[in-house]
Amino acid sequence: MVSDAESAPVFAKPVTLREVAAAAGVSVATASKALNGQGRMTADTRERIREVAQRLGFRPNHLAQSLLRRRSFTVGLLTNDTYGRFSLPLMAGVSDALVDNGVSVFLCNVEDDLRLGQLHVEAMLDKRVDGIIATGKRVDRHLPVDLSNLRVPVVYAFTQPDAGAIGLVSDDAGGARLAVEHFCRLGRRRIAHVSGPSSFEVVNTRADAYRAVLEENNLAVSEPLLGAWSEAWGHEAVARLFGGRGERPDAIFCGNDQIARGVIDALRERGVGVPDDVGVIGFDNWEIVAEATRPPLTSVDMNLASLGREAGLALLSLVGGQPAAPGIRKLPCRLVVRQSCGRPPGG
Amino acid sequence: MVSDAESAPVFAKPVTLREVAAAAGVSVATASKALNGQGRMTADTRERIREVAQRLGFRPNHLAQSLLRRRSFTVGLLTNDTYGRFSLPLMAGVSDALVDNGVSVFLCNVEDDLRLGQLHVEAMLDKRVDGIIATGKRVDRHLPVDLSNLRVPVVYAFTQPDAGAIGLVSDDAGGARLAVEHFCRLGRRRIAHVSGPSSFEVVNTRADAYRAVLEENNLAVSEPLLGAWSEAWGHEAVARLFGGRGERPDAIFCGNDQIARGVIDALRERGVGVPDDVGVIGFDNWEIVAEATRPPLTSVDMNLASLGREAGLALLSLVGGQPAAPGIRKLPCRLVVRQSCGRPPGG
DNA sequence: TCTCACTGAGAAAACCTTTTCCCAAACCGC
DNA sequence: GCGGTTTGGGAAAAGGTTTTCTCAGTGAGA
Repeated sequence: MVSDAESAPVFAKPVTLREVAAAAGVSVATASKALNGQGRMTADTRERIREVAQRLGFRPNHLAQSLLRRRSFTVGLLTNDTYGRFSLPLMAGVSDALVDNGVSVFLCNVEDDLRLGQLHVEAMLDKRVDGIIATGKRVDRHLPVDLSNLRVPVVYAFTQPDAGAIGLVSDDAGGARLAVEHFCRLGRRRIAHVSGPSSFEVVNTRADAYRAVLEENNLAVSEPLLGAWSEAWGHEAVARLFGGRGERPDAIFCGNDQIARGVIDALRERGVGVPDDVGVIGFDNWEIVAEATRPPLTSVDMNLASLGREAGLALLSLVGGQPAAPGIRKLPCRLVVRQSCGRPPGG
Repeated sequence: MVSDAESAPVFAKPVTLREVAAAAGVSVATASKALNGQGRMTADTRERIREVAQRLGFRPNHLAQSLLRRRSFTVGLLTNDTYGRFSLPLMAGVSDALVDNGVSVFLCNVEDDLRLGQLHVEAMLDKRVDGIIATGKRVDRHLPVDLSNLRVPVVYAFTQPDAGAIGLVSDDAGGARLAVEHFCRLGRRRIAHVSGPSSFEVVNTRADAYRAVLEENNLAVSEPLLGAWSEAWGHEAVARLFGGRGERPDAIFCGNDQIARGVIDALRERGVGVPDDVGVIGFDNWEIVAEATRPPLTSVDMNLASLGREAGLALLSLVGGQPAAPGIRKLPCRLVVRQSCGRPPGG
C-alpha cells in the first residue's frame, strides 16, 4: 500500500512551455516569444513569463527545437584510435570548441571494422547530426568508412581526407624542422635521425625536412635509420650508430617519444651522456613518456588539441553554410624543451 | 548565371515519411505501419511501401521519434580523465554495449571545472539524454559535478558514486590477490609491495589484500613501500629494498605498470635478473608499458572495457524502468601473464 | 466621427513520426 | 437479405517548440 517507498526512483517529468504559458496566463506563442526575446509585448508581461519559467525550472526541449530548426546542434566524431593516444587530445579540442556553441559531440569508435563504421554513421545520420568529424590514428590512411556524399558536411582531422573534402593535419615537416634547427642552434653538428617504418608517410615527410635543414646548414646528412615505433628499435638504432667505427652523432632526432626513450636508455647503458655527449629530441610530446626519460625529453608537440579546436570550428562554419575551400590545411607544431638537449657544447 | 558550379556543396534534403507515402499512394499512417511491421494490410501493400521507401532512401527522423517516444536513445558520458588512460577503454566498452541497442553516446570532458561540468550536464539534459554515465580518473573521488536529483538515471563507473546510486568499480583487492597468489604458486617467498601514495584508496585496498594473502600462505609480511605512481619511485624503491643489509625480496608486486617499469630498469642496472632472481608484477596492464619492459611485464588488468559494457547495460536497464539495487558492484580483474615472473625457481 | 497606424497577444501551421481510434467494404452464417 | 465480424486502410491527435499571420483594442490625426 505504501507505494511511495519503492526502490526504483521515479523521475520528474520535464516542465513544458505549455505549462509555463498556463501558469503565466498567456498562450504558448507568447511564452515562447517572451523567453526568446522575440515578438512584441509589454516588458511587464515578458518579465512575468520569464519569472514563471524560472520558478518552474523550465528548460526547452531540444528535440522539439531541433525538429523545427532542422539542426540538432550535435556532431559526430568518428575515430578508429581505440587506444586514444591521438584521438583523445583531439577530441578534447573539438568538444572544447563546440560546447560553447551549444553543440554536443557523439563519440563513435569504429575500430577498423567496416560494418561498425557503417552502423555508427547511419546512427549519426538518423539522429540528424549537423556534421561529422573524422579522425584516426594514422594521418596517411583513410578511415574504414565511406563518408562521401553524405547529407552533412564532413571535416577530416589527423586522417586522410576524401577528395574534395577539408582536412586538417599537423605540419610534420615544420615540426621536424623545429627539432633539427634547435639542434643546429645548439651547435650540434652530427645530427642523426631515427624514425619509424617508411610505410608511414610522416616518416618520409619528416626525413625530408631533416635532410633539408641539414643541407641548409651545411651539415653532413647521414641516412635516416628507419625501423619501428618502439623502444626496442631505439635501442637497436643506438647500437648501430655507436657500435661501428664511423663518426658518432652528437644529436639524435627521433620519430616518436618511444623511440627516443629507447635511445636515451641505450645511450645511458653505453655510458654516453645525455645531453652532454648527445642531444635527443622526440616527437609527439607524450608527457607520460617524455617526463619519465632520464633526463626528461625535449619533444615536438603536434598541438592536437588546437587541431581539434580548428576542426570543430571549421565544421561549424560549414554547417552554417559558409563555403570553405577543400584541401589539406597544416597546423604548426611546437617544440617543448626539456632537458635532453642541453646548452651548446661549447657554451 | 551558371549557379550549379558553386563551390559550397548543397546537401540533399532527407526524404520524409510523407514523401514515401505519397509516392506509394497511401497515407502516412499506413506507410508508418508498413515500415514498422505494425497494423494490418495486405502483404502486397506492405511490400510495395517498403520497396518505395528503400528506393527513395527513406530513413526515419530520430528527432521526431524521440520527441514522441520521450526517449532519445542517447546517453551522456561524463569524464574528467582528459588523458584517457582509464576513460578510453571504458568508453569503448560503453559504446560497444550501447551501439547494438541503437543508443549513441555523448562524450563530455568536464576537466576538473565545475562550471564546465554544469554546462555539459545541462546540455545533456536539454538534449534529453536517457541517462548519464559518470566516470573519472580516480576511483575514490567524486566527479566535480552534481548529479543528484537529475531527471534521468545515472550510473557511476570507475568513480565514486553518490549515495543511493549505482557504481561499478574494479575489484582491486581481488586483483591484488591474483598477483600475490601467482607469486606464491610460483614459489616466491619474500614478496615485496611497492605502490603509490596512501592518499589513494586503492593503494590501501591492494596493500591489505597483499598482506592477507601473505598471511594465508604463512609468509613474512614486509611493510608496503608507498610513494608515487612514477618510474622514478620504482627506482628509488629498488634502491631501498636492495641497498640495505636486510633480506632481499624475490618478488615485487607493483601498484602500477610505471612503477614496475622503474623497478625492472633499476633491477637490471643492479645486475639483478628478472625473472630469475626477482619476479615483478604490475597493475593496470597498460600494454604500451607492459610490453616495452625487458622482459615484458606480467600485470593485473582491470577489465575496463567490461566495466564499461556493464555500466552501459546497467544504465540501459535503469532507463527501461527496471529497478536496480543501489550500491557499489565490483568486477573481477584478470592477470595477464607475460615474462616478468618466470617459472618457479626450483622447477 | 472616421480612418490610420500601431500595440499586444493569440491561433494555427509547421517540423516528422507513431498510434489510437474509426470507417467502409467485404465476407460469414443463417 | 440481414446482423455481425473481419479486413484494409485512413484521419487525427500527440509530442514540444517556433513563427507567421491575424485580430481586437487604443490613441492620434483629420
